[in-house]
Amino acid sequence: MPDSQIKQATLRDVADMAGVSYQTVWRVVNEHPHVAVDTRERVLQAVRVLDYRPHRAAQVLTTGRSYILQLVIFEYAYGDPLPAILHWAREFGYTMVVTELKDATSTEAVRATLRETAQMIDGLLMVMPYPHLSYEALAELCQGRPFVVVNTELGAKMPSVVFDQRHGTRQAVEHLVALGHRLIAEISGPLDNCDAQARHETWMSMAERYGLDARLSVAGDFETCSGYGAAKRLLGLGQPFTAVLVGNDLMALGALRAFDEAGLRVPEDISVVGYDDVDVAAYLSPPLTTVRQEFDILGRESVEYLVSLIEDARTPIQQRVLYPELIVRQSTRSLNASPVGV
Amino acid sequence: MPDSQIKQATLRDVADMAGVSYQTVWRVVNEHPHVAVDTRERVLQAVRVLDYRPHRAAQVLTTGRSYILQLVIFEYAYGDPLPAILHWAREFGYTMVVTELKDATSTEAVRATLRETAQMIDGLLMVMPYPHLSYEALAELCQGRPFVVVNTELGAKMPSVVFDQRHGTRQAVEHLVALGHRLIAEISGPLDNCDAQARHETWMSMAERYGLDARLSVAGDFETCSGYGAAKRLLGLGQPFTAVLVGNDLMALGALRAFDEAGLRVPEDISVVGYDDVDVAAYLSPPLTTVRQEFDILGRESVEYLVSLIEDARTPIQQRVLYPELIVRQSTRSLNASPVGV
DNA sequence: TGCCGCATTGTGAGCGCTCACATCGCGATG
DNA sequence: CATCGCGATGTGAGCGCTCACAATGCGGCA
Repeated sequence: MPDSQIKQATLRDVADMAGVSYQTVWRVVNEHPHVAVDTRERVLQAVRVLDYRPHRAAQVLTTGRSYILQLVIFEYAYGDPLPAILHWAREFGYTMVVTELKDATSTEAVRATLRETAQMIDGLLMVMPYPHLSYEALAELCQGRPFVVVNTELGAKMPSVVFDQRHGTRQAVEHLVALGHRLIAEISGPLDNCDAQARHETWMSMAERYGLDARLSVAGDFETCSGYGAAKRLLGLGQPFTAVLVGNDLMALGALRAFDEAGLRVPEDISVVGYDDVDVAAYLSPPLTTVRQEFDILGRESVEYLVSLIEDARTPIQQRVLYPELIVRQSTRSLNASPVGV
Repeated sequence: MPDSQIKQATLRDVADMAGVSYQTVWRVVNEHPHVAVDTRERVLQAVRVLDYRPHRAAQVLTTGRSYILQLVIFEYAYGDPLPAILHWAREFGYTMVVTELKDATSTEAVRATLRETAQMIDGLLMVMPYPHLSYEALAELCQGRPFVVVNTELGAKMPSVVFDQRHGTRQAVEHLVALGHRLIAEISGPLDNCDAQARHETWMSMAERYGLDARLSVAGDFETCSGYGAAKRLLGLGQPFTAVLVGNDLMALGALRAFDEAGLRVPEDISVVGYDDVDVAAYLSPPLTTVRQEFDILGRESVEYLVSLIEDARTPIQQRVLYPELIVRQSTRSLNASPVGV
């Protein structure tokens, strides 16, 4: 490892080389008017030769703008929107700092994390499905820096971009009902998670509307293995059911495994609907009927909104709502087998 | 959105409040000796009241140290080591900037990306399974900043942390051979990827050792759907085989689907071995025999090594090699069915 | 009593960039 | 010909922190 950093050229180095003042160089670099054509040429030449580029830290110090955003990811919400967010941040000219936050429930832990990078960043993107912090609390934690919450409660009065979980779940239940299912079970996600909560509540209200048994519900934690365990518990209840609505695809995958072990076929014996449409969903056996969330669009909207909050003070506080879409594959089928269970 | 950032207290604000010079405050904050006990107390009191914290950008400007690392992720290598790297970076007191790089083959694109953050970061972690850049080329691109390459060729003479793909593949093939398989096919990853390449080469040399047919090999691109397609192609070859070695778990999942559609049972008709041991592997039907790579350890070693390169100039250039482990589940079984194919 | 040493505290310069303002020169105008 | 306007360029201060060095004060020792 060459242990000496290569010394970067500064504004003054360029100025010396071009035989002008550093201010003139600054004007050229920042494309300000009132620079003679030949002067500009000489300066640009020097910039090229010295491979000059402005020192970001110095710019931050003087302007207060860093063109760095921070993505704070809370447990469980991992992974999915990240690639899209990285992509779009770059697209909008921002660098992304990514922070994982295990203990999302401790306000002090959040505060400590945000403090570390506080003066370095222009805004925050919080993937925070735990609706335990009010707008005011978040604003205080973010110390007045703009922020956008990704995936929080529908109707939360804060800058946010969300999927309408109700819409997705409604489609899924109606799909099952249209196929003739009336004994529909649910494997929900962790109910302190607002997505899981919204999906669960919608399922309950749909259950009421269609006269389904709303007690046929167990909770997992969104991980594959919890879906496996939840399906086992569901089977152990001794209640008959012909379809299962699962809180996300990973748990659905675990549930498929549990049904397989129990000698139950999907979709012949049980129809299964997932949520998310993760990459592998289409290649499970059987390919999973699920609710697709377009994370790329979520990512783009989130970054775009945050950037406009940063760059234009008139940007209003709003919630941008995206609508998921039911993708019907082969894990659901019209009811023709007898119910399993007792 | 409150549009005025909350003005941060500076060293001077604290100094004024405590009635000392900014230098004294600096000494207290940076825990230097030679400060009278009562002075220190007054200063700390003021620090607390004003919620002072040093301005990172100013520190970067004066010290040249930012305590920010950059993670550069090239296509395909997505996802897996990221959580561990984020976790350990934080653990070591560093903030992580994450950059995705689509076009890894263009040196100019890499250079442009690295330029953006060049003066802001202390070192780079490159998850770069394309061994197209020499140590010298990388050092030049990184402009003398320390870097560690995660997951490159075994034996590459550069600061790096890698899994021994040969070891993993050897275990997998020997497992199949021990079960009696001699007609073993391969679905490899994309061969410009050094992991895929190493696994493929090892498979070929193992094929030679055990007298297997090394032509029974098709390539995918590590994505689920390509595993599905590759398995179809394999079946279309008309050559009998009793086991498949797959380049990663996602493709194995796709292959399982293809076999299912072709009416072939796993493991009764075909044994399948994956690679990676992703979370869902244990819950597929059947649970997948695979080679586990401990990404958490990879992440920790990478960050730890990079940090020591940054903080201790005497740290030698080395390659840290980790060994993957075969996890036997139910997708492989002793040969007792007749070969499929023609 | 004078001087040294050391603990304690303060000063000044500078990192590289930004920005308000000052200066200079030249052609146009009354 | 004095004056104005404005294009082109330069100066100075300051962002907040770091660090080398200077200054102050007090006890101890010859």
